[in-house]
Amino acid sequence: MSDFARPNDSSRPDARPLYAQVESILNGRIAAGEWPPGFALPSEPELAQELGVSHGTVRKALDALERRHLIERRQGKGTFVARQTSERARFHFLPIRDLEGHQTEPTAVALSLDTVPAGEAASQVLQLAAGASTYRLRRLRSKEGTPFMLDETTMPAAVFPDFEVPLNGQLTDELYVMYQRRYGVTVVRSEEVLRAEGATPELAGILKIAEGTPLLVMERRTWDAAGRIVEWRSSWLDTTRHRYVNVME
Amino acid sequence: MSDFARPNDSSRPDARPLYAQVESILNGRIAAGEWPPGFALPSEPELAQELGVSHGTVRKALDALERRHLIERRQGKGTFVARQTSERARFHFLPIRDLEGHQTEPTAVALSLDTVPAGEAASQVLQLAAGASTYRLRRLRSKEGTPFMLDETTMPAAVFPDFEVPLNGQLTDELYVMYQRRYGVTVVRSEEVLRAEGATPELAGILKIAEGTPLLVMERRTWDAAGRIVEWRSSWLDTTRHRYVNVME
DNA sequence: AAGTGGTCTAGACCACCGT
DNA sequence: CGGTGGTCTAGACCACTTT
Repeated sequence: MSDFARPNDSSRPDARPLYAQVESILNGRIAAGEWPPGFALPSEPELAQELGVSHGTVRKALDALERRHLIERRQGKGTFVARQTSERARFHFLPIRDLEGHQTEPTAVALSLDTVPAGEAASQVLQLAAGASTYRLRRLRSKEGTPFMLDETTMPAAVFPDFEVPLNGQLTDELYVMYQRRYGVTVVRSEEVLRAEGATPELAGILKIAEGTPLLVMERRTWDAAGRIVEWRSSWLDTTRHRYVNVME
Repeated sequence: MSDFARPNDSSRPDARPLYAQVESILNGRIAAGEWPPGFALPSEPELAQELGVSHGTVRKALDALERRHLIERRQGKGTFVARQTSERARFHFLPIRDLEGHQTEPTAVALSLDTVPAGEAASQVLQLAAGASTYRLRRLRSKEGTPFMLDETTMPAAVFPDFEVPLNGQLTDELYVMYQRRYGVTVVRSEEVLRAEGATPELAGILKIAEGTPLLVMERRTWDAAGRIVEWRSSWLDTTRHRYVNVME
């Protein structure tokens, strides 16, 4: 099958480069779950033949998918659909460090999980119909018995049907690992908006700090490999013992 | 000149791939100022011949330099050493947005510029000998007459000799644009550590807010293309009308 | 028309992994 | 040893810009 729109094909003059089309095709197979996490892709020569393009073009597409962390390549073994690792979920998508700059290994406890109809804000952020069903999960992270961060995550029920999580016990898996393992949803992007705000009485009680203590408030939207917004999250961080780290390059 | 360490050269078995060596060579010429901002690089065939490698290898090295924003390529015209644009300085390296998410176009005023010997903290962060001379610049950014962010930047005098800036007038150029235009220092990376903190009396006075108002405090280190740390900066942001935005992917 | 960067191909060889 | 990904080359052709 080599029915690509060649860039030099006069009948479709605006076609994207071949390698970009190949990237989209492979991205689609991964996002659709056709190739699940851990799956071994066909070898590069096989892909080249199947798609009717050269080895070099396949490699250029795979290079891009690798940069986006959708695949992993192991020399001598093959190319695999990337699994959402706890490492990446916790360190890349949760840029919170302790005062020494080390990645913190907190305990996370689920406080509550509710099914709620999407309000105006949630339906707009998550691009849902008003009143669509969502889950709302509240988690509290602690370090050495001291709570330091609360978050409240809202997820469309349509994306995560029958979502469940043990309450009031320590959570073993990161949320993004669950998304992928249980629902085949691979997180590829988060956009976070930060501000400083004093602790409300409720937050002060949960985080065991004085009312009005300055907190770092984060509001996050998260996209999956298919380009859908799959969660909306607010977090409140007590920055007396922790920091938020951002690298720009 | 093709005296590279080939990966398959038995005398230097641990050599890096050719394209990585080419990238380092070109990066070095840019970082050393041999090829200044705006300079037109030799064409790809010329580079390939000069370095004794193939077109494809040169292109792979240039691809990497382009991703790092060190060069810009214009089809039909050539490849140029990237100028630090006000755009990039203000939007990429200053991820502050207004409440609508738009990049804000603030006015910046220099409050003070002092020459100070590096204290313990500064000399450690900037990797300087204790007591080495540094400049300390304080700037205040405002939007529609209302101040919202103060920053205090410390720079090694050895990197920026005779640094000058007009005081108490509006600054026309971003700092990173000055670094490059006046000193050939190209900023490629910043690492920022964030926390929330209440406004001190001094900050409250400068930002015209109530004492104790929660502020977003940023501490930044910045690297240039040669791998040197070229500044240390602390910033205090009033988040009532502005936000800090971070994209993870 | 000539020169630039951008795409695509075909093929050789290397490095690594398993049998 | 054969199969995998990784590197490197040589060359053709396209798209864009300037002369």
